[in-house]
Amino acid sequence: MDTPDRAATQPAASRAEDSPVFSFLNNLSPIEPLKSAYNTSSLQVYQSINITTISSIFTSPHDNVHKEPRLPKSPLGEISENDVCTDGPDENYKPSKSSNAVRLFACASAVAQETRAVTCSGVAEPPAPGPCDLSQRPGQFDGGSPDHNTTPCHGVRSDLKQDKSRKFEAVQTVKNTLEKRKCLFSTEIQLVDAGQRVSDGDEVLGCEWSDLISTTSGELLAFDSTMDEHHRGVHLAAKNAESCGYLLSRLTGDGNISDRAHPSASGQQVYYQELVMGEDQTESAQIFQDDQQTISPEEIQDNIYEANGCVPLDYKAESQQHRGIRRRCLVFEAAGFSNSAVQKGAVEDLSASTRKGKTPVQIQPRGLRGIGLHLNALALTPKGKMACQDPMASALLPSSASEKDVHGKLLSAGENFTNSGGELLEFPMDDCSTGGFPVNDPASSQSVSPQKKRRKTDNGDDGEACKRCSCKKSKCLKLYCECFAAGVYCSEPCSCQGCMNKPIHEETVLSTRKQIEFRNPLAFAPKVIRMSDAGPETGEDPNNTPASARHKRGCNCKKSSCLKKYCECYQGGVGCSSNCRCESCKNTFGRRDAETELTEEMKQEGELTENCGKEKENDQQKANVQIEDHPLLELVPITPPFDLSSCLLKLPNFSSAKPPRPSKARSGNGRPSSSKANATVVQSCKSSKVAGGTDEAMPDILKDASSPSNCVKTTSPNGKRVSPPHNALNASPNRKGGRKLILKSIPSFPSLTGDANNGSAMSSTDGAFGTAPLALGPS
DNA sequence: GAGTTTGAAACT
DNA sequence: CAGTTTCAAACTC
Repeated sequence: MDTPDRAATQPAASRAEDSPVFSFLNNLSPIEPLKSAYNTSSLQVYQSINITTISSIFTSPHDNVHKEPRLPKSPLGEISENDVCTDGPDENYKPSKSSNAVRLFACASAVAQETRAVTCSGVAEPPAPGPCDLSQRPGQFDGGSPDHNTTPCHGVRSDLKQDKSRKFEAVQTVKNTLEKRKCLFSTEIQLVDAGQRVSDGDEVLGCEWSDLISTTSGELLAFDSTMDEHHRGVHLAAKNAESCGYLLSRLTGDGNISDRAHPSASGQQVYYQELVMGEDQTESAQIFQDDQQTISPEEIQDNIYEANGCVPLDYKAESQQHRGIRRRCLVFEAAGFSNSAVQKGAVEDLSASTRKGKTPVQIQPRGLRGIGLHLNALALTPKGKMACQDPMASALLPSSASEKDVHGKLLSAGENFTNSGGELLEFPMDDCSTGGFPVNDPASSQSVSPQKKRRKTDNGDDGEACKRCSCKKSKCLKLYCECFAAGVYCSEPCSCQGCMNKPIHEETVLSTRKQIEFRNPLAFAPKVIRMSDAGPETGEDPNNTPASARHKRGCNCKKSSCLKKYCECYQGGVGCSSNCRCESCKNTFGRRDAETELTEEMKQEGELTENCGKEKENDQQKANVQIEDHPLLELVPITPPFDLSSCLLKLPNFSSAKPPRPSKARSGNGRPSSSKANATVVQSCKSSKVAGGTDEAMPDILKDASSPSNCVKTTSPNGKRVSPPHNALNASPNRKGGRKLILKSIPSFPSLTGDANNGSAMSSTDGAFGTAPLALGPS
């Protein structure tokens, strides 16, 4: 470069200060310092440039790239993503990214000029061509991690710097984590932002990347020297978190910048937090240390990979150091959370409560990872999954939320959800993880942390509770993916390939989520409406609606008769609703109301009456049997279909007095009289549409059901069926038993707060947790 | 464990 | 908006 020469020349020039040449040199002089620094080492240069450390940022993009390909999911046996994903596009990303990173680095170093410094420093200056080979080669970047990289970069750019100062505060990380979660799932964030920024991105990217890289490496080193380990660890963790989180936050648009600083942390860290929270905060520190050692290889690797990926080739020699740092970061992240946990608590009462609840359980690093967040309960799966979810759901209901509830809140993913209840929607943690968690049973939970690890596995063993996705082509970024649909990151139990649903790819996940939500606001709403939702009596419905949304959507079963898990309604342990478009519905949990059916029934009644009685009995028996079989039911009294519950709520008498008959009767076979009565009742209760008068009495939920749109702005998917509420009947299958169960659950509904205790109690109890299925309510 | 069925999600 | 395709879970063997 010219600078060296200049350096040499300058002295001479200085001597001849007067000479015009000297003046010229002077002008140039400013560059020299940089140059010198640059020469010493690229790292130093970066430091000198000193963009605030934004290691996280740097990491995130890289992470994405490397991570997928390289990252082994879990030491436990998860296959490394690379292995799995080999076919995935991810692989391609790696090289490109790395190259990109390298490029960036190179550019940064090479350029190391004013412009760069300026751009990096925070202003999003259009990168000069120089820095930006990148800009010139947008393709590469994109190729690496198409969406992620670009968006993140944007976010990173200016904000990161600002955040740096803040990073120092570990506490903030905690807040960030919370926000992150919100961010992660928040639908509010709009892709548009990302898109817009993206446009800027290419150029920016180049700069940012360089910045990131430089900062990362520099900071990491710097931290080591300057900060004590603990602090350092936190700091680093924060950075990491920030990288992703920040971007995410940006996307989401929530969170203050300060908060945003740590967003990434929230995403990834969330898991940690939960774990941590589970334990005492005080303990957390120790735990973290332990964690460092114990931390699951996956996480470590992930982090490492990120670091590696980020690190320029030149730096690779130092990579080891970075790795070490990274590890710490990971550990510390967790620790940071733990520390921050307190603050979090401040931030969210819920979080605090949850912690306590969790405290009993020891968290181990692995457990953390495994714990994925199920933002949405995997509600659907009746089996273990349901149970897991449910717990969360239960928690959601009561404001009083037990500790569990708190967790749930913490977990709450989407803002939408939060909105829904007024309270955050809680998303069950991973089926396994969460289920296992603190909530499960304190006693068991208390079991050593190792158990936690087991939990996942155990759950899986237990049943499919922990079972996760096995996506191959969707990269776990579509609703096809249970994990993604549930708002949870894929974890060990998953057997997915090319998974992008990981904290590392937080950005991508969020952006994808946004897109999907944009298309269908209710896409991530719980499939099944929870009791709590039913609770609407309180009138909260409007907010909750989202949850019910899916259910509202209803199934479209044709061959399964709504008697198999193919049917979402059945899977959720809920009766079909008017929104359902199913054919030959035999949902034992309740039939879709369908005015049409009613009409049909009306017609058929005469004929069927006789048969109906028999059939009904059969159906009931059948339903009962099925119900018994149904995992959810078994575990816990199922929450009646929201409709039903609502009806019950409104019409306690009805429930108590007459057990609703099995829905079947209604469906076609219907028993005439009873079916009619039920139908009428249902209508009254459920569909305001049918009976306007009923509206008053009708629980909000019902209303919601009728108008899903209320809660969610989204278009009403429901639209399809107008048919009145049939569900009320639905509950019937169990009828008596069902009602009883419902009644139990119901209590909780009525008073979100007061009942919460009930719910919490349930949740708190192991069984409760397991039973969580109640959660059905998840919806 | 592999293959088929099923229905939701995504796409056109 | 409807029809078709794609996808992964559920199911069967």
